[in-house]
Order: sequence, then C-alpha cells, then structure tokens
Amino acid sequence: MPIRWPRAKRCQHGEGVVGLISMANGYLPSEFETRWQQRWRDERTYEIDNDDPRPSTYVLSMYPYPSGKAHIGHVRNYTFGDLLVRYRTMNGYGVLSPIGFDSFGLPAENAAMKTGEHPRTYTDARIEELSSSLTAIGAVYDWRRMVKSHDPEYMKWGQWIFKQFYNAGLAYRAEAPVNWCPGCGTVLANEQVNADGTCDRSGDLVERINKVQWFYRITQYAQELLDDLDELDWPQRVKTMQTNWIGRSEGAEFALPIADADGNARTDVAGLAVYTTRPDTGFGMTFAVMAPEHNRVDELTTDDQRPAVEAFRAEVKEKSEIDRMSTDGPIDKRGVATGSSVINPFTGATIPLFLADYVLTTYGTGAIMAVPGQDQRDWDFAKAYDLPIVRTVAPPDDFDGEAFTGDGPAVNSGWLDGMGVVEAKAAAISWLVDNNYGESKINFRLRDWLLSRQRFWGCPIPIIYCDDCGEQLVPDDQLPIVAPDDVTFEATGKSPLATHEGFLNTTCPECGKPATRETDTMDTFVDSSWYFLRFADAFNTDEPFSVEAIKRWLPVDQYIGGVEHAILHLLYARFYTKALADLGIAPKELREPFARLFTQGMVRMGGGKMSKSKGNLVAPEAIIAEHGADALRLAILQVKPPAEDVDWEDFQLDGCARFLGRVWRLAASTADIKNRRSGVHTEADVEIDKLVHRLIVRVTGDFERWSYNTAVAAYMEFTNDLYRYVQSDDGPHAEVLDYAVDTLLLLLAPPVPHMAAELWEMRHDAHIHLAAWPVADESKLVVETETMIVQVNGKLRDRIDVPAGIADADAEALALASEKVQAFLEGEPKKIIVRAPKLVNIVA
RNA sequence: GCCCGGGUGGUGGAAUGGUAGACACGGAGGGCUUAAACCCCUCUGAGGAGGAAACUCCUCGUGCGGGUUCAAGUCCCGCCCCGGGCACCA
Repeated sequence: MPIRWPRAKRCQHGEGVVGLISMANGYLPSEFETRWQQRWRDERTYEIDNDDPRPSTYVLSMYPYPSGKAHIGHVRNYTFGDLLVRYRTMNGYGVLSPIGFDSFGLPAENAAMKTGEHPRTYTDARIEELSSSLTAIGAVYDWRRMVKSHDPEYMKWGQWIFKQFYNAGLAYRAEAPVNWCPGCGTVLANEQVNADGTCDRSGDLVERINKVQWFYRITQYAQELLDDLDELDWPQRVKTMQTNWIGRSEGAEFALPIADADGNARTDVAGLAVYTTRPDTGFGMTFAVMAPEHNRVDELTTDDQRPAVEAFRAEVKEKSEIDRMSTDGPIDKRGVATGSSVINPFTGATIPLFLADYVLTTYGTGAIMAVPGQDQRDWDFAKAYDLPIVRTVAPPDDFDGEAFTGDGPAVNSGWLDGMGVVEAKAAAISWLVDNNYGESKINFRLRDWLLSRQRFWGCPIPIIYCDDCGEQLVPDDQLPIVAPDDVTFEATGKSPLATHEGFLNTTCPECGKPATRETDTMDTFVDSSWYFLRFADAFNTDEPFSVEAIKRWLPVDQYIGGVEHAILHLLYARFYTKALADLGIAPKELREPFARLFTQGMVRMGGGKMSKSKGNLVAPEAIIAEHGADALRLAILQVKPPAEDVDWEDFQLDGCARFLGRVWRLAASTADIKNRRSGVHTEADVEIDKLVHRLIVRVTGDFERWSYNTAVAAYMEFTNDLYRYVQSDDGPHAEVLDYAVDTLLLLLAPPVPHMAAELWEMRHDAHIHLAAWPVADESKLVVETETMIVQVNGKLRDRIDVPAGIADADAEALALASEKVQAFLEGEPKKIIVRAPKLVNIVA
C-alpha cells in the first residue's frame, strides 16, 4: 500500500523534483553499460575456480543453440539466470555460472547447402554473434569454461562416453523407421516433412523405411527415472509430463491362439501376443488388432485379403505417428481385416483379426485385444466394421455414453461377474497365468533412445565395421573422430560423410584389414546430456571430468530453461547422469543432474512462437541502443511472471526506462537536494525507514519464489513513496534518505546491474556486485495497526483500524458496534467468524 | 487425438480460501514552460444514488454452467476457447 501523505505535505505547485534535484546528470545508459560489461570481464568478477573457498552453488541456463544474434526469447532466458547469479553472489556464494553452445544441428547443414559454407565456420560465426549479444545484455559467465558441442575436445569425451555405454550394454543396434525422401535420396528430420507428408525440399511424398540404427537403452532406467522424480524440486507440470511420457502401466501380456479354418486353436504356431491394461475385460474381446508393421502380418494374412492388406500398409507408411494416434475423423478407412481369426481364451470364441493404423509397433507387443464395450476407439472401430459389442463392466444407471471406462461390477464375464475392476484384474491375471496364456506385465510407454542421425553436422558415432570382425569401437587413441573439412554439400540433402572416401575408409582395429566407419552421427540431445558435467571440470584433458569436480558442483542447484524441453532433453540428461554414475565415471551417489528446475515461458510475436524460420524475431541491439540493457532486462522481469509465455507487444520499455530515470535522478543527486535535514526523526522518516525494511523482505521473498514482476512493482511503489517523501514540505532526512537509496540500489543490483554499479561507484567508490545483500531489521517490520475488514454474509461492509494484537472478543465487539454493519443486520446474528486482526464475518 | 498449461479492467498483470484490480502501460485533468518535449502531481473496472464540492454509499463484476464453504479469481465436477509438447527443430 502506498503511503497516503497528508495533502498539505504534498508538493502542489510543480516545484517537483526538477526544482530539487539537478537534471544535469541525466540517465544515459549508453555511457556506462559497455564499460561495466568490460570491467566484469577484466576484473574476472564472475570467474570461479574449483578451490574457491566460498560455499558452492551452480546456476545454469540451458546452453543455447547458436542461431546468430540473440533474439528477445534468448534475452529473457538469460536475464533470469544472470539475475540469480548476481543475487547468489551478493549472498556470499561462490557461483558457478558457465555458458556453452549446443553447436551441432540441422540449421548449419541447411545453411551449408544454400551457401556452400562449411558448417564449422558458419557455426563459429553464429557463436561469436550470440556471445556478443549475451554480453550486451549484461549477462555474466565464467567464459573460460565454455563448452561447445563441436569442439574436438568435447567430441572426444562424448565419443569416449559412447564407448563406455556400449561396453556396458547400454548401446545397441536395431532396425527403426526413418523418413525417406525418394527424390533427395536422403533421410529427413520430422521438421523437414510437411504436414501433408511431402518433403519440404523436393515436394516428393516421404516414405517411412526401416534402417539399422543405434539406440541407447534408456528403458533400462524407466522405473528409476519415474521414481526419482519424487525427490526433485521441479515444476509439478514437468514432473507430470515426464511421468506420463514414461507411461508406466500394469497389466497382462498373453497369447491369443491362432484359429484354423474350423475355428480351433492351432498348436503348430505360437499365439499372437497382446498387452492389455484391462485383462478384466477379456470376456468382452470381440476382435483383435495388429499394427500394420507387425512382423506376423504376412504370416497371418489370408490370400484373398492380401491385396487389401498390402494397399492398407502402403497407405499407413505415409502417415505420421500423430495422425495415427488421433481418434479424429472417420475410422472406417483406418483398418483392414487380415482374413485370419484368433481365439479369445476367456470365452473360447473365434474372433476376427484386423490391422489398424492406431495400433503402434512401438508400444506393448504391437497387437491388442479389442474390447469395444470398455474402450472408445475399439467401440468406434466395432461400429465401423459391424463387430459385436459386449459390455463387461456395468455402467451406472444414468450412463448415456458409448464405451464405459469407469469402475463397476463385471457382467457377461463368467467367473468374474460381480467383481470390481481392481479385483477382476487380479483374478483375470491369475487365470491367464494358471492356464499358461500369459503373465502379469509392467509396461512402459517410454521407448529406447534412437540416437543415430543421418547427418554431417553432428558428433560421429565411434564405430568401425569390419567384414570379418563385425562392429568395432574406435580405439581411444584415435579419438576424436571429427568430420572432414574437404566436403561439398549438395542441394539434395545427402550427408557428405557417407560418400567421403577419406572418412569412410579405415582399417579394422582388431584385424587391420580394410574396414568402413559408421557414417551416422549422434542426436544433438546426446551432446546436451552431459555438458553440465563438463562445465564443472572444463579443462580436464585426461577424462571427461573428475569425480572430485562433480562432487564439488553437482547437482546443478538451479537449472533454467524453456518448458519445451520438459520431456526430451531433461529426461535424456537424467538418464545420462544415472548411467554415468553407475559406470563410476560420475560419483555413484549422483542420481539426478538438476536439483531445482525453473521453466520459463517463451516470447511470442503476433500470437505465435518467435523463431528464425518464421522471421518474426526481435533483436535486442536496437532496444539496447535506445533504452539501455538495464531497461530491457527490467521490462522482461516486469511484463509477466517468468513461467508464462509473453507477447512481445506487451513489453513496456518506456515505463521501465522512465522508472530507471527516476531512480537515477534520485540516487545521483541526493546530496544536492536543497531541503535535506538532520537531527530528530519525524514520523515520515520513521515511516520511510520501515518501508525500506519491508522492501528488503518483499524483494528477497519475490526473488526466492521467482516472482520478479511483483519485485519490480515493489521497486516502483517504493520509489514513488521516496519521491513524495523528498518533495514533502519538511523535506527528507539526509541519513534516512541515503540509507533508503543505498538499499534500493543494492536490491536493484541483480536485475539492473549496470546502473546499480555505476551509481554505487559514484556514491561509494566501491563495487556493488561485491557488496552483501541487505538484511531487514526485524524490529522495523512490526506492524502496530491492521485494517480489519468486517463482512456480513461474506460481503464487505466496513473497515476498522485495530491494534495488531487485538483479541477475538474485542474484534467481534468492534465489528458488531459498527453502524455500517448494523444497517445490514436484522435481529441476532446466526454465527460470527472472527479472524483477528484481519477479518470478522457475521452470518445474519 | 493424447499429455501439460492458461482464460481477471482498454492492455500486461496483482491477490497464504478472507478488502478483486497492487504496479505498470494507455487515457483524462492539473503543474512547470513563451511553447513543446522531458519532468512532477492527481484521477482512471462497469452501472447507479446522494452532495455545491471534497466525498459518501449501493449494485454488478475474475471464460460458461453447477457444487463445496461463514467466505471462491483461488477448491471440486462438467463444458467452451487459447497456447505448448508428442520421440529426427533445438
């Protein structure tokens, strides 16, 4: 609440601060911002050694993909991290604040195809641009520790880690589908495939073809990745998303015997394995469905259905997984009968076997039992194909839907009848086990991590293929394997690695005979899965990092990044950390990389995501030139809670710059204010002093809970009060004012580091960022009177000033005595709720 | 489609279940100025009543419909709309 100054004390006649404070020292950020940036660098203010005596804390913003000059989205991300680094430093911590670049990736390769420039020189230039942008917004790092994905030293240890994973059985090869463009003769990223399934370069229809590729066995850690989420101080929504992504489910896997022409179970072939989370509904299984890619499709398709099945499979090949998972649209064209039948083991009935696009090979067994009574998609399918529907769970009487997925007594289910879902599940599973049809099974939606990329600009997978010895790891003394420089990029999109003779041909490390290299590179998520560990020991040439260094800094105390990374990056990094710990490369006890996570929202432009490809980027340079980096930082903090998405149009640069000007004028010239006084403190002096201490509490609390927009409001409110104080007829008390301004500057040092530093040096000839964060004096926080609100039936009827320590009975008496309240009372109150000193609610 | 968020004045937002709209932008009025800009001060959710005025008071109001509660922007249920992710963009 702002102070309500008595009218007479206010400045009435425009004398204003103009008259009191010199205008000569205008706020001109361009005169000192770059100077301070240079000084932080020269004075190594934010460099830190591993033997630094201060208590450790590790603040990390996700390392950026170097796309060139920063855009406002970057600025927002790195402002939050920078504020925290400066805040923690003022709190006495030795803060590890490193920066690096996620410098492998598709855009550099695309640029190479356009301009012929080698991705390395292109990427190095983009890193320079982004680095200078980060410096220009005042972000401070220990630049010595910089990690770049494409740095050969980092690649060397990345490949070395792959080898350790391979030796531990965590890396393996298997077939997996890729997007294949027949026109370009190349594999496409999902991003390069248009919504209609065509190649964005050639326009050809993209196919899904199978290719042998490398995987990391992340599923081995599925349970641990799920369990350990509990101990993380992460946003609940990110934890929920990871939980759902891992997708643990308990159910049963069992076999549906294949039926012969007479409807009897064949004993010469294995049954069709299906996975279900609802074994209790088995009696309602009226058909079964396989994924179109299931490896038994050929075997189980009858001759008369073969043409239809082949046509269907060709069609599905062109569909994306998202389209296939969708339950939108007509379902009648989304499946086809195989002509074969299987047997429902529960009922003994012969039921038809279909293919449908919504069943995926990647989940469960790639085949399902269909129970239309309890599953809406099965219901729709049954309707479209005229299949019987049998309810096996009785829906409530008022149920008017189709498939019923809720709980209820089992019906039409033989020996399960009458049981609830939980009981029936257990009973059905024991029955399946007892009769040798199957077993209970925990299934995860999580799939192994496909890390092969058919790209040039990535970290090569350190494998050699020998005709005689098979796949061989590249020996350590040959690492890193680095992509060659003498390559040309063709507009078709082919990776030059696969055709570069010098790269491709090598000798087998085992037998010495001619052999060939793996030409796929690693997913860039591999690079980003351990860079935060390398930061802790960035100069180590003997190992990726020492256990000691990791023990000193890890886990990251505060990780900051976009919510778009909520699943993939954060899950992969967690997996890497666990695997590295289990292999003894990282400390055994390091189970999680990021103790606390903050996910900030994105900056949108015209309602859409800001991105280079959309061409709607806003560059910070022009804004910094006009308003200064501090004003931009403050506007970022002020405009919206950090976790939420924000539209660029809503930024209030002018207002923030105006506020900084107000602080500047006040702080730069307090000594010149004409009517400064000394001696005895007036009521106003005491009041201002209390506000200073309340401000410390507010800002500190807001920083701790990432509520920067309200912290900015607190600064502004306080500054408004200070202005009124300075302009009051009595004038300001010199000591009170100086203390108030100094404290304001200290509190402003993390968000607006340049201006705070400049003013502090003017006032104290010292470095504000090395000063201690202010601490509030408890005795000055004591509140003597509170405004008690009085409600009648929950509606506000009066406000009464009461002593903070008022007893409930006295509060009640005061409330009832109020004339305003009396007017709304008829007869005796039914009930009175008293929450002294804040509230009394009278129920009439 | 599935998973995860979000809907509060003209705008961005604030509000441990307890005074809805702090702070800022925009707007209005006043001061300073020959004038303008800058700057300083005040007012500003909608509708209405009383008063010469300062001001006082009433009703409505947090996407829609229900519910829980003495009390709901906040908790629960069901809708509607908007945004993000969906495994090869990073």
